[in-house]
Amino acid sequence: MDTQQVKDTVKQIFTEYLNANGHRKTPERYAILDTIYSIDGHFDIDTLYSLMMDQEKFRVSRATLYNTIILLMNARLVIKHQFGNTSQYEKSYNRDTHHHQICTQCGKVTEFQNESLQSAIESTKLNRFQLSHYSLYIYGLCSRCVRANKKKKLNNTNKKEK
Amino acid sequence: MDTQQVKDTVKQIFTEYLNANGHRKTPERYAILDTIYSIDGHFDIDTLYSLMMDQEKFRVSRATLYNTIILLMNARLVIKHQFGNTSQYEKSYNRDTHHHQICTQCGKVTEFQNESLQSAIESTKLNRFQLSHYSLYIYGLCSRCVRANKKKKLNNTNKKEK
DNA sequence: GTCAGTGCAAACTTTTTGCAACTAC
DNA sequence: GTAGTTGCAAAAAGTTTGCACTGAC
Repeated sequence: MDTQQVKDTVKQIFTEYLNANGHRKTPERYAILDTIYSIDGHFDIDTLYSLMMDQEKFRVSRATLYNTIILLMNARLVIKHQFGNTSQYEKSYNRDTHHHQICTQCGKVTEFQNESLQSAIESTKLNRFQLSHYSLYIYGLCSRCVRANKKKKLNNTNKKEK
Repeated sequence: MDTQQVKDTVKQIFTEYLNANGHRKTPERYAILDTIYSIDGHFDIDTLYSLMMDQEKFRVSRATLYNTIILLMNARLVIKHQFGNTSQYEKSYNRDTHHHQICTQCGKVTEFQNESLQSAIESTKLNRFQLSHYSLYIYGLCSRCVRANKKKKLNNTNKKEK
């Protein structure tokens, strides 16, 4: 499915959601949805705000972004993550299930896929709980930071020896 | 292992960590560690602060709580979660691995254990990444909210019919 | 004695809220 | 026309920071 097709589909899903819940179909809401579905990977409100300001896109306020993103989460078109200090969001329609590796040192977030892990999670029997979605965050050190630390350690040892 | 034994052990681990990293062994730090290891489940900074104020425990400032909790995370004695708006923490030494169910409606967080899920995650081959710990958050509706929604829906239908 | 650590208050950041103006229905 | 939405600015909430003082080493 190409980007335009996805955009059309999510627009339709959103319209249905808005109708079903008695919300208005404002141009702001569609502009926000469109912008979000143009972004690959994670974004925070500030990034989204800048993106919409910069481009000749619709101009919206931060308050509207916060309001709309709640609707989009309810419509299951966006999911929210909370790495670091800011809330991060990502589109969720037509995206492959993926997990997140987060470097505890530099904060870098990498996505990865793993089908057996995915099916293990999805087949878990939950006790009186209606699953909607899930997030797996794996914390540790990315290869870059591991290397940096080794180098640092080496330098410290050398200093002591002097 | 009983609580006092755990407290003694983590105190020792923390002491080693502080020594190894050239940090001072202040009474505030030990009082914070002790309080945290008296708490079952999650807590946020504010709760921890109140706990330490109320009890005849050591009185510390919020700034010190934030500072110390970073040290405790580095010493692998505390882990951080970010459900909702506030950062949540929990002790991590001598705690069984568990996962989190989060109700998207009422925000209630429940822990559950599942060994096959745990081993599936732990046996995952990671690409150039040194695993330290992980968090699995499962979002959905708790039984209470499912029931509440059904009731609400029923009421709405009745209203429309009138 | 020195400097890391602490408490306090101010600053900063992110998110929420109140309200007047606007507009989808 | 009217009530849901928007934008703006103010407020709130959580966390970080600057600085003088304290106390661990």
